[in-house]
Amino acid sequence: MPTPARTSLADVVAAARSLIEADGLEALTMQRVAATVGVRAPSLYKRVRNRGELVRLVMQDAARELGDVLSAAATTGDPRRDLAALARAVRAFAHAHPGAYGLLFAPMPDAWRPEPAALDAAIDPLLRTTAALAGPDEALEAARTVVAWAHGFLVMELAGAFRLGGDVDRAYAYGIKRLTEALVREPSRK
Amino acid sequence: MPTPARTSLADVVAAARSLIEADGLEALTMQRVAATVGVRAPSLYKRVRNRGELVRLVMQDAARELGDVLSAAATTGDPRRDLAALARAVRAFAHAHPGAYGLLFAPMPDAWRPEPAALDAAIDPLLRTTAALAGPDEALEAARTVVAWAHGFLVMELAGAFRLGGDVDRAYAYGIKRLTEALVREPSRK
DNA sequence: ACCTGAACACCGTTCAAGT
DNA sequence: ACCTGAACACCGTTCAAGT
Repeated sequence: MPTPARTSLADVVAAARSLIEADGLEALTMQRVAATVGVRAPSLYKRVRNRGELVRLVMQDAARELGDVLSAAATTGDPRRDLAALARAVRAFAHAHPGAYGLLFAPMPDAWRPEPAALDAAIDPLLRTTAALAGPDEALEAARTVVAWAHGFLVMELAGAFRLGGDVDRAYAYGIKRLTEALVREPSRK
Repeated sequence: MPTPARTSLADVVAAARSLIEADGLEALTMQRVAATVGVRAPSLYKRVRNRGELVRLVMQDAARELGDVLSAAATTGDPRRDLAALARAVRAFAHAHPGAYGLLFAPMPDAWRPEPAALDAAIDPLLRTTAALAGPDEALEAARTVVAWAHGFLVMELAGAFRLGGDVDRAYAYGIKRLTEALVREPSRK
């Protein structure tokens, strides 16, 4: 006689994400997730193969949400303004969801990496903006340069690496400005 | 009656680091470290307060080693050449010790962050080079821009984020070149 | 002074048994 | 079809007892 489901995959992922956000990745335990959704730990294995898959699902959830944010941020059609808007949007996302953001390119056991497509989709608006800025031939390299800078900056900021003096906001704005200048395809360059 | 020490803090840290390098942070367990150095797990607490402190010691060990590598890399006195050499040196270090490198700015429970001084020392050669490149007023912002770019690039590379096509070496060289151009203080800028 | 086994609370995961 | 308690192997950590 079937018993009705007492939770759902979406509930489980949301519970896992809130645990990560509150206390970091090591706080995401099967037992705590189970308690949060009102079930015992073994039942989670009806929704998820193992803890690793659950971490990956949280990662993908965050990547999808970041993609939505970025798509909504690049709207002016002016690549310089769009690039600055994208950079500010990803930083706002990282500040709002530091736990989830810190997962995005975290060192992971090879087994449970996210589908590459998940992150690629999130980054797509940035790829289009840098293509407009640097030209199609260098679009990929330019996008990787910008993504690497922004991600490195945010990882370091979240890790507290900038605690010693200086104005972090100013350093971020400086990076945006200089990178934008650097990527613009000059009409004539020796 | 005192018994002679059967291991040492240096041994313990080295064992921990080799476990991380081989199988990632979650493979660093007190029991495995103990087995590696030929002792039982409770004995480790004579050398180290807890697992967190051991992780921090591995991090600091890696930071010190990276500092040595960077100090040896910036030698020409030409800031453009030195910056390129520093960027190549940090990438070589990350490839040689991906586990240790991945720890450097990893999201950590606030309790056991490294002493800020440890990482600052490692980055000092880069700060001096960017100061020469961008001028003293913007040295800090310039250094943060370069460190953020390099670190973000390497984190993403190690996480396998660049698996889909493109020439990763070329993207790194592109980043070095464009960042160098971007940071140079133009004699006259509107 | 260092090392150990035993103990405790907690993990992830499997599985037979319940409904 | 989903949920559960019991079980297993593993964790980090403490502590009294050994030398």
